Parts: sequence; structure tokens; C-alpha cells
Amino acid sequence: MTTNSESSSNFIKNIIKEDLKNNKNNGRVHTRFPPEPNGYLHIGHAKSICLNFGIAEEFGGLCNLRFDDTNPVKEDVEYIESIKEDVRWLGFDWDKRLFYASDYFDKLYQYAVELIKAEKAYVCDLTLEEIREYRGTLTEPGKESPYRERTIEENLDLFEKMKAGFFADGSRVLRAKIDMASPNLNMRDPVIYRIQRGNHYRTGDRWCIYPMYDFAHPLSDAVEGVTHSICSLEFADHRPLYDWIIETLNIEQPPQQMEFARLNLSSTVMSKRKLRELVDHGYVDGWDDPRLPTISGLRRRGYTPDSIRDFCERIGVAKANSIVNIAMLEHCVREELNYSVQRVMAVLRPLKIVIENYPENKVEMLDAENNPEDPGAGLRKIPFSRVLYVEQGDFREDPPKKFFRLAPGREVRLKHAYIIKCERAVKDEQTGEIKELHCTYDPDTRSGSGETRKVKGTLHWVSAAHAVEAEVRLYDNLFLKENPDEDDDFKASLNKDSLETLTSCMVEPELKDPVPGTRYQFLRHGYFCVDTYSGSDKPVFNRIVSLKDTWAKIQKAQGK
RNA sequence: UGGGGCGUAGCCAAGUGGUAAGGCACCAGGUUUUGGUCCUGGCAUGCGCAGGUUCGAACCCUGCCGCCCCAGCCA
Repeated sequence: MTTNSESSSNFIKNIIKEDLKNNKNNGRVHTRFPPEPNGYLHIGHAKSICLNFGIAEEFGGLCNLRFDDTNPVKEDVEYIESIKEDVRWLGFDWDKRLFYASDYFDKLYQYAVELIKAEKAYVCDLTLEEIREYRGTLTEPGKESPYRERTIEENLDLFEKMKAGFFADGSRVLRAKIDMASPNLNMRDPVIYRIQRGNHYRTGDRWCIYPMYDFAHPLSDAVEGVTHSICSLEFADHRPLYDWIIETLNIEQPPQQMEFARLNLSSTVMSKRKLRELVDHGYVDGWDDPRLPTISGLRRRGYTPDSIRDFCERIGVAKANSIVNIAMLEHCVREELNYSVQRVMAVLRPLKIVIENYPENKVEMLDAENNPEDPGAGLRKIPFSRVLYVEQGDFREDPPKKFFRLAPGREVRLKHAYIIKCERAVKDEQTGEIKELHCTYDPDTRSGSGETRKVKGTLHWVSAAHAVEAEVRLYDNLFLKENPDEDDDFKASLNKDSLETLTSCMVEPELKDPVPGTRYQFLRHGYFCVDTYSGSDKPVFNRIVSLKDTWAKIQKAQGK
């Protein structure tokens, strides 16, 4: 497998090792992956999933899947199944530990009551705008709410009534009583419960008050026995509040929040908001568009779970914001697919060639190795005949330096077949367009015959009479800019050519009725995956990633 | 201009006082019936900058500079 058996170190693992050494939490390691069911998972989530489940695996602990569903207006069942499917597809198992923050609403309510009784929370009647004003600014302290000193009894009564639906949405909130002068805005009497009518996708209309993240999260962790609560950097400012909740409520075995930098990938966007915009406005064809960094997009594109996990392992975990180059991800799939996937010949832009000295009706079945990296993959038979297709780009009438392919008078080998020589190009008299090539073959050079004559280039090809017509979709970066977020409108650098659809490709008969999801290497092109929606009439292949292309580099260096 | 976090090669990232791991990318060469793979070698006299402590500093101290996050009844 691609994944290194020995994973690299990072600051989170180091802390956990230290905790284990000190027998903190009685040697338990328990993490959780806590998505909000309000969107599809992307590769940034994969990093978190690999981290959380990976740590549990490595240290003999457990990892829960918990839906952080405390906001009824944003969440939907639609996302639950897709998230579960994605986590499973990545290869992780939460066993019986599938949880929902919404399952804790009763407990959470009790904890809130407890806070009130300890005079650590109060019902506040300030409006949203007033709360904002009272909060102060980054440089000035806030003011205490006039409702801050209500009695326990009054607070209990009001909170009860909030729950019972006596008050309008937004008219009152429950706030933690902490410190309006704190330099950390999160500690300036944060709202921990708000009134919000609306149908929660799981609890329906049972509740009209909902806990805020800052209140629900530490307590959900506590309820589940989580020891290490790993989240992204922007929550670092919330840690004092997280700890305050845990301490104030006297939670034993307090979970510990730790923050890491989330993943950014070059030439794409990662925020749910932006991905949603691309989907909703038709810039892409849905959440599983193969150009998207969503898990479902990558899956449809043909990426493997192993390659994504390998990627997450290689990029490491740290606290520095960074943008990982997408070349890293591409490397990971190539590495896996190179030794695991069958080779096949596919001509994407066909150019007809006629082998003049090859008998009219003869067909030879030639041996072709399925995977040179894996002799156990065996051989298959491919038909060779007088009329073939080769790649248009493999012929140049006036070849540049270092061009090792077909040109008038030049010889090349046809992979698994014969050495052929280009005798002449037939052009359209009107347009000058090259219609076909006339070649001759050397009967003594059949592959495997022991012939050792060397030629500079080897081309893939397909027998015209036996070829299967196919559609091939070539994907390129969705954005032209390494960091689309730099622009005022991230869409400014959208790549208009991120999808190129080729509808007249000719592939070998092996690919007649391919099973969706099957991956192949198209010789000299790259790795391709049969599209999820590929029909039987004409197979559709998605390019996962191209092969590395030295010739392209040479051309670039030559200035084309 | 308050608070929190971060600066190690083009991109990631180890390293936590003993003289800069690893990967990607890139460059050069070898092998090759995929211009793929594979193999070999190269790629930071340097760790944001400037001082200081020390026999010795990316690691400790001081002062600067730069970037990110925070004023949702979102998560």
C-alpha cells in the first residue's frame, strides 16, 4: 500500500504521547469528527477525518462520528447520508458511535439550568443590536447588560418560559456570566441559548430554543467521554470559553481542545459557502462534479480512498496557515494507480493510418501486458489490422527537435505490435488538413519476436475496425489562480477550460462495456475512471490525472 | 491601535541547545516497446529581521517586521 506504515509526527500526536505517558484520562484516547450537516464534505474535512480517526487507531482509542446539529435553519437530513457515506468510503468506522448533538438537547438544557443556579448564566432581554453594542470593540471593553443581575429564580422562570415558547424568536437569550471587559470577545457574556422556531430535521418542533456551538460542543465532548477535541485554528479564541464551560460545570476528566490549521489546496476553493455558490449557480454540475474538491467529486473523478489518506498523511498537521500544492494530491493517486491499475490503449484525437503493406482482411491478435508493474496482472489480446488510429499529436509534418514520433519518413514502434514507417500524409486539398497517414510496417519487428531493433518512439494505437467509440472528459484546475480567495470575487479566476469533453475517442475493444468506477491507465495519457453515469451506448471516462509529461516540458522550454 | 495564532527551500513539513529529516516540485544522468514507472545524484553555510546569552542557538532572552483569526442570537 501507499500509506507508510510508520506515520510522521506532529504536535498533536506529541501532546497525546505526553498525556499517555502521564496517564492522563487513565490512558484513554477518544476523539471525534463533528461535522455540521449543512453541506458536503471536502478534502479539508478528509484531513480532519484522517487526523481524528487516525489518532484513535494509532493510540488504541476510539473516534466518534458526531453531527453538530444545533442550528435547525441550516441543517438537513440530505447531508447526513452523504457525510456518513464519505467517511465510510475514506475507510473509517465509527462502529456504534454515531451521535448527534441534538440527542443531548435535554442534557444540555439541564446543564444550562445548573449554570443559572450557580449564578453563572442569565436571561438577557437586550436586542441583537444592543448586545452587539454592549459587547464593545476589539480595543474597548464591553458594558454589562442591565439584565445581568437577575435573581436565580427569575432566570430559572424566564429560561423555562423561553423553552416553553412564551417569547418571540430573538427576543431573549441565555448568556453565560463571565467578563464584559475580557480582551477576548468570546468571554464577554457569550450567548449560549437562543430562541429559534423552525423545524429541526431531527427534533422537529420539540424545541424552540437551541444551544450555541460554544455551549453544546464542550458538553457534547464531555458526554461522549472525548479526551482530545481537535478543531481548526479559528476556534483557538474559543478555548477559554470551552474550558470555562467545562470547569464551571465541574466536568470530571475534562476534554482538551487543540487546534490545527485546516487544509487549503492550490487552484481550488474549500469553503462551504463558495462550493455551494459554484454548485447553485451552475459553474459546476453538482456537488459531485469531478472538478470539485468535495469527497464525492474526488470519488467520481476516480481518486481512491487510499490516495487521499496518503495525501493527508504527507501534508502533515501544524498550526501554520498554508496552501498545499495540488501536485501533491496528484502525485498520491499516480503512485497508487501506477502499480494497481490496468493499462489500456485509447486514442483521444484519432488520426487514421493505413498500413499499405499489411493484408487487407488480416487481423492478428497480439499479446499486451496488463500492467508492467505487476506481472501477475497477466496479458490480454488486442487486434491489429490494416487500418488503425493513432493520436493526431503523434504526427508532425515538420517535426521539431527531439520529436520522437511520426513524421514523413520516420519510424516508430506501435506498442505491442510492429515498427512502422510513415510514407506520406494525405491532406484535404481544400483545407490542407491531414486526413490520414500511409505507412508501411516491418513484419520482422513484431513485439515479443526477439527483434531488437530500436526506434526512438513508441505510440499507442487502436484497430479502426475493432475500436469502441467513447467519450472522454479531460479535467483541468477549476481555478487559474493558485489562491482564488485573493480576488474580491473568487470566481474571477475560474478556469473556463476546466472541462474539455472529447466525444469521438477510439478505445480498444476491452473497454466496450466498462463498469462505472473502474480505473484504467490510458497508455501515454493518464489515469481514467469510468464515470458514475456512464451508459452502455457509449462509455464515458473521466481523467483522474494525467501521466507526467516530459515532452510537454520540452515543448514549453522550446517555446512551443 | 485589544486578544489569540503563525513565520524553516518554489510548496508542505520534522526539529524543542550539539551544528538543518522527509515528501512534492524542479534540475542532471541511467534503465525503459508508456517522453510513464524505476534507479542515481543535485537542490537552505541557512531557519522572518536585528541584537543578546552560550564553548555552541532554528531552538533560550530582548526588540522589531510580516501574515492569519476574533466584535453571529453560525459552526
